[in-house]
Amino acid sequence: MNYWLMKTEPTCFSIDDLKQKKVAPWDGVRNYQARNFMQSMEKGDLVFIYHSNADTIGIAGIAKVAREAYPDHTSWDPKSEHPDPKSTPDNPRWFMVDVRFVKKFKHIIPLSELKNHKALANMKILQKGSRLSVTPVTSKEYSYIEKLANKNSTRN
DNA sequence: GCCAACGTTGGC
DNA sequence: GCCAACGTTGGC
Repeated sequence: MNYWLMKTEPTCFSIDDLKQKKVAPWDGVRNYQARNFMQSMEKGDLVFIYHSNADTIGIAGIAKVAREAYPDHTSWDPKSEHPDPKSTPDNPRWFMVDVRFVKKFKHIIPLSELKNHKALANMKILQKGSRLSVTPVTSKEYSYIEKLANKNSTRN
């Protein structure tokens, strides 16, 4: 079992969209490192959903891998958001996974709070200039963040 | 809107 | 294979 974090712009696709759809393909990734991480995902892996470029930036909830990597067919669809003429059905360059909604946090854990925790200091998402949209998370980081989320949900 | 950081492209 | 130019990301 591995743990991951995937970024999304909520105006494009949010945790609420995932909640409504239950299962969704994580398409449109056009970065080799991110693609490679998706290809090493296994069914059942847990994934933090992170909202970037949003009113409240931070971790919004949890999903899990419902289907392991398969070719991202939007890459050879010229009408898609991110077409790539070098990707074809015979020789796909880009891949995606399906993710299933697990939970939405009562409150998004803001980036500003994540930065306050020494235990999370090594997370890719907290490194200056980090733009990678799919990153691995350690099991320690995962459980630490889960606890943060629970703590946030019980106060009010 | 700004801009630093990053990845990709393409000329050489 | 180098590297400048360019486009994009994403926090602020």
